[in-house]
Amino acid sequence: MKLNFNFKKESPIPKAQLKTTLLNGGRKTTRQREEIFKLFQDSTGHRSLAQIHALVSKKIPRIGYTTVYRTMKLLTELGLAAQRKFADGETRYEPISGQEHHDHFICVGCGKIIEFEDDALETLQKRIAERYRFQTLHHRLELYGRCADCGARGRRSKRKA
Amino acid sequence: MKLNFNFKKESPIPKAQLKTTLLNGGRKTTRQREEIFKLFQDSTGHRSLAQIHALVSKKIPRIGYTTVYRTMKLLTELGLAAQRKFADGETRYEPISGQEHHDHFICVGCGKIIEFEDDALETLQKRIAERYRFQTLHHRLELYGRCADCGARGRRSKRKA
DNA sequence: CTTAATGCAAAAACTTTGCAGTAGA
DNA sequence: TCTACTGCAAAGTTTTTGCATTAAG
Repeated sequence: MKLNFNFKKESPIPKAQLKTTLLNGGRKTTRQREEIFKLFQDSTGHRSLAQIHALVSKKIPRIGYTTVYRTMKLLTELGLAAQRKFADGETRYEPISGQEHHDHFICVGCGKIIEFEDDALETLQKRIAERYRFQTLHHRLELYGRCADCGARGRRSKRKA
Repeated sequence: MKLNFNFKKESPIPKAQLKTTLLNGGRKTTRQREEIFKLFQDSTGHRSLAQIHALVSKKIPRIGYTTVYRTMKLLTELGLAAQRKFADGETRYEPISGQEHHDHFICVGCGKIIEFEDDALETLQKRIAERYRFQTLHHRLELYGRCADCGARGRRSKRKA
C-alpha cells in the first residue's frame, strides 16, 4: 500500500534548545547528547534504539548503547522525542516538532493520508487535559475511515491510489 | 501494510462466536480458552498478560501463563482482541467490541496511562470528518504529557516517582 | 572541585519456544 | 484414535541498573 510520506521539515527545534533545556534542568551538555539529538532531529520516521545507536556510532565510535538509551529517555521526558511501541517489540522514537501540529485521516479504502488541522479540536483537547490536570506536550490523532472518493465508490471497490 | 478494521457498531461479540470461529479454523474449544475469552470480554480497559492470568487463575488455578499468552495471541489473530504496547513494557490487550471507545493520556514522566472519554470530542471529530467528506470508522488518540503527579513535582526534579 | 554523564557488564523484565503429557473432535 | 492444546522449564530479547571512571560546570 502506497502512502503519502511526510517530508522532513526544516529543523523545527533549534539546536540551542537542547542546551538551554538541559541547563535549566541542572543537566549537562555532552558531546554524546548533542550528537544523538542532532542525528535524531534530522531523521524521519521511527527509529529504534539499535538504529540510533548504530547511526551515532559513526560519529562517536565508543558511545555505549546505554547512553543512547538514557538520552532518548531524557529527550522523551523533555518533550523533544516521542516514544512508540509496536508489535515487533522494539521501542521506537520519533522527533517532535514543538511547532504546529496536524492530525491524519487514514483511508482504509485506498490508504490515502489526509492531513488536517483544527483549532477547535486542539482547544478541546487542552481543555480535557486540564480537567485531568494533565499537561499535554504533544499528541497523536488518527481517524480511520473512508475518504470522499472511496466512500462514493462504495465498499466493493478496493482500488488503490 | 496490512490493516485490520473492525466495523461492528452495535453488537458485542457473542460468546458463541469464539467456538464457531475456532472450529472454522480447525482449532479446539477448551475450558481455558472459553474462560479467558469470557473474563476478557467482561473486562474493561487494557489488561496485561499477568493480569489476565491472575484473573483466570481464580477459575482455573492450574492454568499456565503460556496458555494465556498463546490464547491472547490467538484472539488477536482472530480479530477478537487488540494488542497495544505502552511505555511500561508490558503488552496489553483490549476487547474489540466497537461499542465503547476511550482515548489515552500517557505520562512521559512516569509512564502512567489514563483513560478518558469525552463525547464532545467524539462529536467534534465526526464534524471535522464530515467537512472533509470523510467517513470515520474508528480512531486512535493519545495525548502525551505530564500527569498531575509528575507535573507538580516540576521539571528540575529528576527524582523517580 | 563537584556532580552529573558515560560505558561496560550484569541483572531484570518480558516474551517465546521445546516437549512430554493431556484432552477435545 | 488423531491432533491440537496445556503447562512447565528453559531460552531468547530487549530494557534497566550498579559502579568505577570521565568530563562538564
